[in-house]
Amino acid sequence: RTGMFYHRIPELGGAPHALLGKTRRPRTAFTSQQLLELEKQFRMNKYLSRPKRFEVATSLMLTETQVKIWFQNRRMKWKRSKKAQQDTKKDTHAHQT
Amino acid sequence: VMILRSRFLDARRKRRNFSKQASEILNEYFYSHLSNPYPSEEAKEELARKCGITVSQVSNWFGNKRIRYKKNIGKAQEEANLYAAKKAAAAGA
DNA sequence: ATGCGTCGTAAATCATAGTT
DNA sequence: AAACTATGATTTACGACGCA
Repeated sequence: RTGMFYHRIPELGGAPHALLGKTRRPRTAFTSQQLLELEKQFRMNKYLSRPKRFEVATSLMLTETQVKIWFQNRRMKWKRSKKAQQDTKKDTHAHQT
Repeated sequence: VMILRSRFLDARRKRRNFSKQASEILNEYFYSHLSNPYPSEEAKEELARKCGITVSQVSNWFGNKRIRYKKNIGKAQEEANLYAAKKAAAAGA
Protein backbone atom coordinates (compact mmCIF):
# COMPACT_ATOMS: atom_id res chain seq x y z
CA ARG A 1 0.00 0.00 0.00
CA THR A 2 1.14 3.48 -0.76
CA GLY A 3 1.09 4.46 2.85
CA MET A 4 0.96 8.15 2.30
CA PHE A 5 3.51 9.77 4.47
CA TYR A 6 1.37 12.20 6.32
CA HIS A 7 2.92 14.97 8.21
CA ARG A 8 5.40 13.90 10.88
CA ILE A 9 4.65 12.92 14.41
CA PRO A 10 2.70 9.72 13.79
CA GLU A 11 1.12 9.83 17.21
CA LEU A 12 -0.99 12.79 18.23
CA GLY A 13 -1.91 14.83 15.16
CA GLY A 14 -3.62 12.05 13.30
CA ALA A 15 -4.95 13.35 10.01
CA PRO A 16 -3.12 16.35 8.62
CA HIS A 17 -5.21 19.47 9.01
CA ALA A 18 -7.61 18.65 6.21
CA LEU A 19 -11.31 19.18 6.71
CA LEU A 20 -10.89 22.08 9.07
CA GLY A 21 -12.44 25.39 8.22
CA LYS A 22 -9.09 26.92 7.46
CA THR A 23 -8.25 27.72 3.89
CA ARG A 24 -4.67 28.16 2.97
CA ARG A 25 -4.00 31.39 1.19
CA PRO A 26 -2.87 30.52 -2.32
CA ARG A 27 0.71 31.29 -3.04
CA THR A 28 0.83 34.84 -4.33
CA ALA A 29 3.66 36.11 -6.45
CA PHE A 30 4.74 39.41 -5.01
CA THR A 31 5.49 42.05 -7.58
CA SER A 32 9.01 43.28 -8.13
CA GLN A 33 7.99 46.60 -6.64
CA GLN A 34 6.77 44.91 -3.49
CA LEU A 35 9.93 42.87 -3.25
CA LEU A 36 12.11 45.89 -3.79
CA GLU A 37 10.45 47.72 -0.92
CA LEU A 38 10.53 44.69 1.36
CA GLU A 39 14.22 44.19 0.66
CA LYS A 40 14.86 47.84 1.32
CA GLN A 41 13.14 47.60 4.67
CA PHE A 42 15.04 44.44 5.46
CA ARG A 43 18.35 46.14 4.82
CA MET A 44 17.37 48.78 7.34
CA ASN A 45 15.99 46.45 10.01
CA LYS A 46 15.94 42.72 10.22
CA TYR A 47 12.88 42.98 12.45
CA LEU A 48 9.85 45.12 11.83
CA SER A 49 8.06 47.04 14.55
CA ARG A 50 4.32 46.70 14.66
CA PRO A 51 3.64 50.24 13.32
CA LYS A 52 6.20 49.84 10.59
CA ARG A 53 4.67 46.55 9.61
CA PHE A 54 1.30 48.18 9.24
CA GLU A 55 2.77 50.98 7.20
CA VAL A 56 4.63 48.66 4.86
CA ALA A 57 1.70 46.30 4.45
CA THR A 58 -0.67 49.12 3.68
CA SER A 59 1.56 50.81 1.18
CA LEU A 60 2.25 47.57 -0.64
CA MET A 61 -1.31 46.25 -0.58
CA LEU A 62 -0.30 43.22 1.42
CA THR A 63 -1.73 41.94 4.65
CA GLU A 64 0.27 42.43 7.84
CA THR A 65 0.53 38.66 8.11
CA GLN A 66 2.08 38.46 4.67
CA VAL A 67 4.64 41.04 5.63
CA LYS A 68 5.32 39.32 8.94
CA ILE A 69 5.79 35.97 7.24
CA TRP A 70 7.92 37.52 4.54
CA PHE A 71 10.29 38.87 7.17
CA GLN A 72 10.42 35.54 8.94
CA ASN A 73 11.26 33.77 5.73
CA ARG A 74 13.75 36.43 4.76
CA ARG A 75 15.56 36.08 8.07
CA MET A 76 15.82 32.33 7.55
CA LYS A 77 17.25 32.93 4.10
CA TRP A 78 19.69 35.42 5.54
CA LYS A 79 20.78 32.92 8.13
CA ARG A 80 21.26 30.20 5.53
CA SER A 81 23.38 32.43 3.37
CA LYS A 82 25.59 33.39 6.28
CA LYS A 83 26.04 29.75 7.15
CA ALA A 84 26.84 28.87 3.57
CA GLN A 85 29.46 31.59 3.53
CA GLN A 86 31.09 30.25 6.66
CA ASP A 87 31.18 26.76 5.23
CA THR A 88 32.78 28.12 2.09
CA LYS A 89 35.53 29.74 4.07
CA LYS A 90 36.24 26.48 5.78
CA ASP A 91 36.54 24.77 2.41
CA THR A 92 38.45 27.51 0.66
CA HIS A 93 41.59 27.17 2.60
CA ALA A 94 41.37 23.55 3.15
CA HIS A 95 43.42 21.57 5.45
CA GLN A 96 44.95 18.91 3.48
CA THR A 97 45.76 15.70 5.28
CA VAL B 1 2.51 42.11 -15.76
CA MET B 2 5.89 43.61 -15.30
CA ILE B 3 7.11 41.04 -12.92
CA LEU B 4 10.39 41.29 -14.72
CA ARG B 5 12.09 38.95 -12.37
CA SER B 6 15.45 40.02 -11.18
CA ARG B 7 17.00 37.61 -13.61
CA PHE B 8 20.39 38.54 -12.32
CA LEU B 9 20.55 37.81 -8.65
CA ASP B 10 19.00 34.47 -9.43
CA ALA B 11 22.21 33.53 -11.14
CA ARG B 12 23.00 31.30 -8.19
CA ARG B 13 20.48 29.00 -9.70
CA LYS B 14 23.37 27.66 -11.69
CA ARG B 15 22.66 24.12 -10.88
CA ARG B 16 24.32 20.87 -11.76
CA ASN B 17 22.60 17.54 -11.52
CA PHE B 18 23.91 15.36 -8.76
CA SER B 19 26.13 12.47 -9.65
CA LYS B 20 24.55 9.17 -10.51
CA GLN B 21 26.02 7.75 -7.36
CA ALA B 22 24.62 10.50 -5.16
CA SER B 23 21.15 10.05 -6.63
CA GLU B 24 21.51 6.37 -5.97
CA ILE B 25 22.25 6.94 -2.30
CA LEU B 26 19.40 9.40 -1.88
CA ASN B 27 16.91 7.16 -3.63
CA GLU B 28 17.96 4.16 -1.61
CA TYR B 29 17.33 6.07 1.57
CA PHE B 30 14.03 7.44 0.33
CA TYR B 31 12.60 4.13 -0.77
CA SER B 32 13.79 2.25 2.25
CA HIS B 33 12.07 4.80 4.49
CA LEU B 34 8.96 5.27 2.39
CA SER B 35 6.66 5.14 5.39
CA ASN B 36 8.41 8.12 6.89
CA PRO B 37 10.83 9.73 4.44
CA TYR B 38 11.94 12.47 6.79
CA PRO B 39 15.60 12.06 7.63
CA SER B 40 16.78 13.56 10.90
CA GLU B 41 19.33 16.33 10.88
CA GLU B 42 22.01 13.76 11.63
CA ALA B 43 20.84 11.49 8.83
CA LYS B 44 20.86 14.45 6.48
CA GLU B 45 24.42 15.24 7.46
CA GLU B 46 25.51 11.73 6.78
CA LEU B 47 23.73 11.62 3.44
CA ALA B 48 25.29 14.97 2.55
CA ARG B 49 28.72 13.63 3.37
CA LYS B 50 28.23 10.43 1.43
CA CYS B 51 26.84 12.28 -1.56
CA GLY B 52 29.32 15.12 -1.53
CA ILE B 53 26.60 17.78 -1.33
CA THR B 54 25.38 20.15 1.36
CA VAL B 55 22.74 19.47 3.99
CA SER B 56 20.54 22.10 2.38
CA GLN B 57 20.79 20.25 -0.88
CA VAL B 58 19.76 17.06 0.86
CA SER B 59 16.76 18.88 2.31
CA ASN B 60 15.86 20.26 -1.10
CA TRP B 61 16.16 16.82 -2.60
CA PHE B 62 13.83 15.22 -0.06
CA GLY B 63 11.34 18.07 -0.34
CA ASN B 64 11.21 17.70 -4.08
CA LYS B 65 11.19 13.94 -3.93
CA ARG B 66 8.33 13.68 -1.45
CA ILE B 67 6.06 16.02 -3.36
CA ARG B 68 6.89 14.57 -6.75
CA TYR B 69 6.51 11.03 -5.53
CA LYS B 70 3.13 11.87 -4.10
CA LYS B 71 2.04 13.50 -7.33
CA ASN B 72 2.77 10.43 -9.32
CA ILE B 73 2.71 7.35 -7.24
CA GLY B 74 2.04 5.13 -10.23
CA LYS B 75 5.13 6.04 -12.09
CA ALA B 76 7.28 6.25 -9.01
CA GLN B 77 6.21 2.77 -8.04
CA GLU B 78 8.53 1.36 -10.67
CA GLU B 79 11.37 3.19 -9.08
CA ALA B 80 10.27 1.99 -5.67
CA ASN B 81 10.34 -1.62 -6.82
CA LEU B 82 13.70 -1.13 -8.42
CA TYR B 83 15.25 0.13 -5.22
CA ALA B 84 13.46 -2.44 -3.10
CA ALA B 85 14.92 -5.16 -5.29
CA LYS B 86 18.32 -3.61 -5.11
CA LYS B 87 18.17 -3.50 -1.36
CA ALA B 88 17.05 -7.11 -1.19
CA ALA B 89 19.87 -8.17 -3.47
CA ALA B 90 22.41 -6.33 -1.38
CA ALA B 91 21.04 -7.79 1.83
CA GLY B 92 20.83 -11.26 0.39
CA ALA B 93 24.55 -11.38 -0.18
C1' DA C 1 -3.62 33.78 26.78
C1' DT C 2 -1.49 36.44 23.02
C1' DG C 3 1.80 37.26 19.83
C1' DC C 4 5.76 37.09 17.45
C1' DG C 5 10.18 34.26 17.21
C1' DT C 6 12.47 30.00 14.77
C1' DC C 7 12.33 25.47 12.37
C1' DG C 8 10.89 22.27 9.07
C1' DT C 9 7.97 21.65 5.75
C1' DA C 10 4.22 21.62 1.43
C1' DA C 11 3.30 23.27 -2.70
C1' DA C 12 3.91 26.16 -6.52
C1' DT C 13 7.04 28.13 -9.48
C1' DC C 14 11.41 29.31 -11.45
C1' DA C 15 15.62 28.40 -14.24
C1' DT C 16 18.45 25.46 -16.30
C1' DA C 17 20.18 20.77 -17.61
C1' DG C 18 19.11 16.76 -20.13
C1' DT C 19 16.40 14.28 -23.68
C1' DT C 20 13.84 13.52 -27.89
C1' DA D 1 18.01 23.36 -32.69
C1' DA D 2 13.42 23.74 -30.90
C1' DA D 3 10.16 21.34 -27.84
C1' DC D 4 9.59 18.89 -24.14
C1' DT D 5 10.85 16.73 -19.61
C1' DA D 6 13.62 16.17 -15.37
C1' DT D 7 15.54 18.21 -11.60
C1' DG D 8 17.64 21.30 -8.25
C1' DA D 9 16.67 25.84 -6.02
C1' DT D 10 13.73 29.48 -4.48
C1' DT D 11 9.55 31.47 -2.95
C1' DT D 12 4.91 31.95 -0.13
C1' DA D 13 2.33 30.15 3.69
C1' DC D 14 1.70 27.32 7.72
C1' DG D 15 1.71 24.03 11.76
C1' DA D 16 4.29 22.96 15.71
C1' DC D 17 6.49 24.53 19.34
C1' DG D 18 9.24 28.15 22.30
C1' DC D 19 9.54 32.17 25.00
C1' DA D 20 8.34 36.62 27.15
